[in-house]
Amino acid sequence: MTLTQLKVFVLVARLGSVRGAATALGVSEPAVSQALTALRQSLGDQLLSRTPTGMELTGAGQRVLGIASQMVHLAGEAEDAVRQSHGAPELLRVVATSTIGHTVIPAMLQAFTARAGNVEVTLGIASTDEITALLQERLADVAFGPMLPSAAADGLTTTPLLRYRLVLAASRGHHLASAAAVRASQLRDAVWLVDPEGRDPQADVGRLLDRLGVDQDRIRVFPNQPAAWAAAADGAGVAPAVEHLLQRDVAAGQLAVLSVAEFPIERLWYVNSLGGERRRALVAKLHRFLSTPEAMHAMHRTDGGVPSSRFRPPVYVTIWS
Amino acid sequence: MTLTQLKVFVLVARLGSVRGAATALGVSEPAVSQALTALRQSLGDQLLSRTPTGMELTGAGQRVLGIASQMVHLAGEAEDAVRQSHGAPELLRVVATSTIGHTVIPAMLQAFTARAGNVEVTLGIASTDEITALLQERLADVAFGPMLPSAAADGLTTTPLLRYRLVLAASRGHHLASAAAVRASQLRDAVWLVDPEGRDPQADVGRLLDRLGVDQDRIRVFPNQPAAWAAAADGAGVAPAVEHLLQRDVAAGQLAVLSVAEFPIERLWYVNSLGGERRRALVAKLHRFLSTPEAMHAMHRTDGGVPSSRFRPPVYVTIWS
DNA sequence: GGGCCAACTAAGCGAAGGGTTATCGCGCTG
DNA sequence: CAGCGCGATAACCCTTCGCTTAGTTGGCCC
Repeated sequence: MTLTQLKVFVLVARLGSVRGAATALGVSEPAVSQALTALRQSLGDQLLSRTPTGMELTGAGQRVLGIASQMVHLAGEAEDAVRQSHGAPELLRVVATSTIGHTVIPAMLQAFTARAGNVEVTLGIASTDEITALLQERLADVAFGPMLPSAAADGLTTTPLLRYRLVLAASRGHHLASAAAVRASQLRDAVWLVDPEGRDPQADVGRLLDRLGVDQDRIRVFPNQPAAWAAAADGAGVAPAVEHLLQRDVAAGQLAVLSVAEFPIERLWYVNSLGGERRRALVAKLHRFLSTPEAMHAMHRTDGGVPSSRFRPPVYVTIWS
Repeated sequence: MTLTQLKVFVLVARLGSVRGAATALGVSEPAVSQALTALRQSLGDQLLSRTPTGMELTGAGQRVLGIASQMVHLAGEAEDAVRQSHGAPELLRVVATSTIGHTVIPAMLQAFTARAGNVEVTLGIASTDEITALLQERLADVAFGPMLPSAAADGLTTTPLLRYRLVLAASRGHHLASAAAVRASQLRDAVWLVDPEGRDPQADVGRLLDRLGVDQDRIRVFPNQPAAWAAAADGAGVAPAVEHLLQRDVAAGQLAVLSVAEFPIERLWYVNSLGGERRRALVAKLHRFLSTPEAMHAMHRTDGGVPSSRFRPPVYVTIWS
């Protein structure tokens, strides 16, 4: 599998014709045809098959096309990256788990870049085990999330960032809302409305669900916490929530905080990065910034909006072996 | 630039040592060193520089590392894809614009897969101009979003899907909430709280902002509409909203719908796909499903949760030339 | 300065990659 | 059936990749 082979494949798929691709590339038609057969051999699939009306993608071909197309694109990006890096701002690559990454982190990073000047920040969303790997492989500089289990063993430095309290919310009409003390068995049988962290067995919410023994069928996952709360307000179930982010909805009477024995659960969010020698100067700068009142203020704002000109949606990161 | 070169680069960066990478790969050390120099030449940057403590990434190196790492990963994915495609479910690749893609589409697709059986669906979020390209390049099978300007010219088939009404919401205490008729100039000076579609000049909300002449500084972008509404409930500004999705918040008294001359704006969401011959059977099946009461019902649910076992966060898609 | 360790460079070699022209196979169409 | 269009294949060539061994450079430490 070669990048040029992939490039050819993408072009043929797009144009639906080998000949067309050949003329587009300015080469002879067998050149294209051979590149294609080479790719076919190395992947072990036909990818494209002849039909009277043109070339048609096989099932595998459809899947590979998306991947190949990304790879071709990334090859271009790599060159751009180098070109733009000369005299470009320093790069800070941040990852975070879902809850914190959608709420307090964007605003904080916004404040940081505004103050640090000439810095470019990227933010990715990942699960906790992915985060460890990303840090170790130097694909990320700083990570925000729960305590990483093997941080010390992996050569990572962990410092507490922010205390938060995890509560359970439900609509005021929900049958558990009026209970003076909700029992564990009632929790196990409830429908749980969670953000992606609920599926992360290392994250606080995921661990909680594990501990309670909640069945997978009773868990419904939403793209973000506010969406889960909205469903909870409809009476669809119970939603774990970060207390200070939930305040408004409670005040408005849409949601009630359940009284459960172990709640509110007090937890901390942490900052993780490579330790000692291997830490970059910019990371140290961010660490210093995090202890300023300005950073604290940004993180306690309950909205997550950032000015239009800087906005890029967070990227979901998937990790590889 | 070669895939093996990239693989070597990633490994060296991760291990911080050429020798280490060489032994890890089971080759001689010059082999690694040369792969690195070749990559350096083709990209025109040092990427990694020697330091007493190991190899250190240059600025460009940092940027390229992330890209290279993805490419290496994708190469593996391509092979997996082929392996798993034999006897695998059919693949339906869906893209949508932000608003609809986070709300009505996931639930609808959920219902579709449940009924169609043996089908795998992927959902991506993209802007309108990206969507056209994705369809044409066969990287997506169906797209949901606003009317595509040049659909017919591009050989795409467009059919109306769902009527919706765009309203403007703000907190009840907002100074525009009590106005009997909000004037255009007042709208221009308001702070706008939007989801990513607000930055898409082809989408309904983006076009609206253009038309009103709202300054970029007055636009704040949130990852999704509910987050923007939450900020609006705080009195941070006005938020465009899809009426039927907003109902609950209005009923709860958190938000008020502003009375503005041109509002509510009636619009349609459309389904787009390649037309005629080039349309896949599975796409036709989806089209038929869309006209069933079941699909309509799924799209009118106001929550966006999907069962845990199936959940994958939507992927943000970026298009390339 | 003399080791020493690590990365880099040089020279050489087999195997792909990527290109060409010429030829074959196969499904349409007149 | 002949002709045509288009993709696959064959035979051949040159370049590059990726690997080896052998030698060079450069910083660190005793």
